Amino acid sequence: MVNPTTMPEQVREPPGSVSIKDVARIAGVSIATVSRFINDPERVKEQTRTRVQAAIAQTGYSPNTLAQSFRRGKTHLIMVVLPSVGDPFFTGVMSGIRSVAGGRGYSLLINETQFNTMTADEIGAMVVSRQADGIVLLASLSPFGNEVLSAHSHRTLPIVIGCETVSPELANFPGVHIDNSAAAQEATDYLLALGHRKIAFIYGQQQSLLTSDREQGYRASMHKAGISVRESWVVEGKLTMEGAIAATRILLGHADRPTAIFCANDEMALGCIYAVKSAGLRVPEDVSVVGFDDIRYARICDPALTTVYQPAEEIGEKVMNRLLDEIEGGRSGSAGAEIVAHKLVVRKSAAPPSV
Amino acid sequence: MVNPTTMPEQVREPPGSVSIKDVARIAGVSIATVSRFINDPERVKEQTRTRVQAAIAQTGYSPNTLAQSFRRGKTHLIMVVLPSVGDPFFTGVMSGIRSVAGGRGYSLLINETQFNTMTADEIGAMVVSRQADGIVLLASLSPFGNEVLSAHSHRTLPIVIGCETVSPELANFPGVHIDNSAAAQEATDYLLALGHRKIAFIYGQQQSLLTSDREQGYRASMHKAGISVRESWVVEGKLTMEGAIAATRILLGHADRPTAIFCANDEMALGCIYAVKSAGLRVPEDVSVVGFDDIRYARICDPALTTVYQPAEEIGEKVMNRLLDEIEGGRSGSAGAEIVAHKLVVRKSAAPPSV
DNA sequence: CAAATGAATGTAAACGTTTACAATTCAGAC
DNA sequence: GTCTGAATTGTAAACGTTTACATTCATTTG
Repeated sequence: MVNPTTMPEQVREPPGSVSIKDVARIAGVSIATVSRFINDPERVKEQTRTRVQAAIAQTGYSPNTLAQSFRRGKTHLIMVVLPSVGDPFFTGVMSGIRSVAGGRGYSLLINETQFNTMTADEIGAMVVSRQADGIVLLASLSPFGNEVLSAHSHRTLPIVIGCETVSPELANFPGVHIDNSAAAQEATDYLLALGHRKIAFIYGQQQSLLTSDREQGYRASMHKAGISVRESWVVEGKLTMEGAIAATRILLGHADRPTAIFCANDEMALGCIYAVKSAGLRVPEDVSVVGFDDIRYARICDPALTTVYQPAEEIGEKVMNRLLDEIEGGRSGSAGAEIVAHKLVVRKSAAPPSV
Repeated sequence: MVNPTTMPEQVREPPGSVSIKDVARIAGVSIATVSRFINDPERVKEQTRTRVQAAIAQTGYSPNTLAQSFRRGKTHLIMVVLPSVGDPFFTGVMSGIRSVAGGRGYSLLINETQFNTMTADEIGAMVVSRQADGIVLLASLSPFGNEVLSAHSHRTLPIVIGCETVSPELANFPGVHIDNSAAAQEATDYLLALGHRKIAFIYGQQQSLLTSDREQGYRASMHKAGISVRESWVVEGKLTMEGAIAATRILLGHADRPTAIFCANDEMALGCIYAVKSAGLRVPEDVSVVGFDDIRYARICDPALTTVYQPAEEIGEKVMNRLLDEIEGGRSGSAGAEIVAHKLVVRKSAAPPSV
């Protein structure tokens, strides 16, 4: 429904090519007034407001975000670093992160590390190029990265670590995670209580602090039970399904094969179950499998996976709140890691050994 | 190993607080020279080069990315819009996207729509706030969004659509995807060839063009076979596992239940298989299930899922190459959708009906 | 009515780069 | 030594905002 008035043609410039100056000229005010209108409309007189409003509508003006961020030194963007888009575990964490970020006026950028642990340089680059106001780190740090973090990053660009544990010397770095070691211990205790003695462990990556914490919990539990861990039962699964399938085949190849396999995450547990079944064995009758994370597929896999639940959404929320508090509340960032509660979720993939 | 020289203390400023001016002053050159050193070192004399280099090292200077982007009007950032981080389907697509983006000097920003179809306003905001040089759209558009896209977006901010099909009137919008309709038809044909007649379909969302294409393929196949589709056999699964579980329960509740269920994606197929099993029925003996996408879990689920393979990585690569060609090659963006090859992957979740 | 107040607006500098243009230096040719 | 041209460097404007400060204007107060 075009209205055939005698008004001058409203040739809307392509967005981006019209600046605050054009609006000011058309509205017959100074650019300062337009700026004020945009940032706090109450501060301009009713009458002017409508003129500016009209000019904006006519030109299709929208402020250049780049210029704004540059001038203000603030982007209202938070960078979230995670190993891989496509990892179901992060669905929940991201949901928590996103909800508080949105609520507090921030947008999210997501950056994948593709399973590479982050290097010092990579973190340095982010720290220094102020493309974001803060960083949420959900990915592993290389041991070297830690130095950088402690040395200079935290002073300049707010960072909070989620899920991942951190090397001891960084113990009071801001972070939110479960007690991975205790949780792994609990899971192992559960297998022991079922009567297992030959319990294997598939860890993630050599350098990953996260899964080494879990490994440590496994070892502690075994030790407490007076069982010495055979080193051939501790295998790398690379945090991937394929890695875990290969690892499981190795484990099942042993003359004296384990009766239970504890995987450092669910992704690997899924692969592990598959490998056990393809070897013609049954889960849990022949081999029990326990995972870690409680991703959404854990519930529907067959048999349903016994695993450790992490309050992913809660972690996301807490991480983001801490980060934004630090960003907005000046230098007063709270230190130290906050531990949230985990929970062993008993389903069907683990049972007493049949022997 | 600190070297106790008599050199002046190297008090490195916190990064971000030191600008090109400081470097210039210390090196005894003009800021233009420093700028040139950064962007094209060959253009400054050997001797000056070392002085500037030293000054940069001493101050720990790193250019302010915000200022650079602002000045150059280019961010070297590509925004990727996808429905949800944590969706395994995007692992492959992102991998393709990332590899070509990285190779051509661009970084990625990822933005989730959380299953909301994108509205006109949201796209408009991205188009206008030049925080990225281009957009890869892997998420659904609302029908309304389409208008905006065609009307003004494409002219100003390069956009390429991946995976998703697009409404007919936008047929020549740049995009890369498989022929969803043909693929769905093929999958349905396969079920028909197995002898199924009562084939149900679980679609994604009402508005989603992607799954309505697949639905159309399903209907076409049924029609061709002379079977009229019972409307009660076409159910919404919301693209989620939970949605599909609920949908499947409805389907199985019918007096005359289907012997096969075709799901518009694997995520739903996984939920569907779970629901069939929990109802005490067997897959594929009692109910065949076919999915779509061939996510990595399709291979390891039990029974292994028969599904349609999409060349995810290839799609990612092609999308990104087209986008960057458009960004860099001026206005010469190629038009129209490029169709890539799909493939029906026959595994174990579909078999002839037992009746 | 003058002065004082406060609201509304305008002026201009600043943010950290890049880059067109001008200026300088340098090497070689005469 | 002068001239030429190329190589190198410097000067200063520009990008689109925000914001401290100055100015104007209308209103109230004495």
